[in-house]
Amino acid sequence: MRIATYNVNGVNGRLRVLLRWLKEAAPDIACLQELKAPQEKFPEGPIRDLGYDVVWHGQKSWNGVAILSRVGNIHETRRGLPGDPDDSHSRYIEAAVNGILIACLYLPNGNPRPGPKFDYKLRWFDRLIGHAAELVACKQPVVLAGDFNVMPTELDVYKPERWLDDALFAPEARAAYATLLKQGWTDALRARHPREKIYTFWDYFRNAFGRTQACASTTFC
DNA sequence: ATGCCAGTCGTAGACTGA
Repeated sequence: MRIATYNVNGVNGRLRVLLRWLKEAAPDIACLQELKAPQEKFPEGPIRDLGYDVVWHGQKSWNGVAILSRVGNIHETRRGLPGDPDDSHSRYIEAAVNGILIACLYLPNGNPRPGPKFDYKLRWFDRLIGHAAELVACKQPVVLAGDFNVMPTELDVYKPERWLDDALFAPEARAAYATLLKQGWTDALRARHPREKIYTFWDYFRNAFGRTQACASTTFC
């Protein structure tokens, strides 16, 4: 089964690219982040037309997460992490699909650091760690997929020394990610490429991804 | 440090988030 994750940065602004990607890559399950659309503005029709069942948690302007499946109906198990009833951000949705529990997450960016946004990031990370501990204990197949907004190691970014003050490379954020992994999760990338310099983060300014990949079809083309 | 992204409000482009 192919399970993919994609930060769309605006599900309506990026809809043509999203639909093309779903057709070409044809993931069995896809997790989307940064919908930037209220619940009623999610493009459900075009996605269902491609054969996907879908659940989503929208929000005006910011955030928003969705799970798509073309391998069986989606049974939503949770939206929002436990631990803070006042948290209004749409950043977590979870569902059972074809015998697998899928958690789609959009962890807070946390910049600037220090500041209240960074504090929120660390609190959200702690809540994720708490809930993830329960998921691990379930002893059934579980996938955490999404945008973790963390550079776990110096292998994950071009010139890590430039990011020492950034919330994504902060010691606290990297430690939180390590704590999460130690619960028993398998890092899908590092299980296969433990020592390889593979960027899991690109600066989206200055078309960093497109310039690095020397690729004719980035999301911005 | 800067800022080539998207959405909002509102009808231009400053502001915010990231």
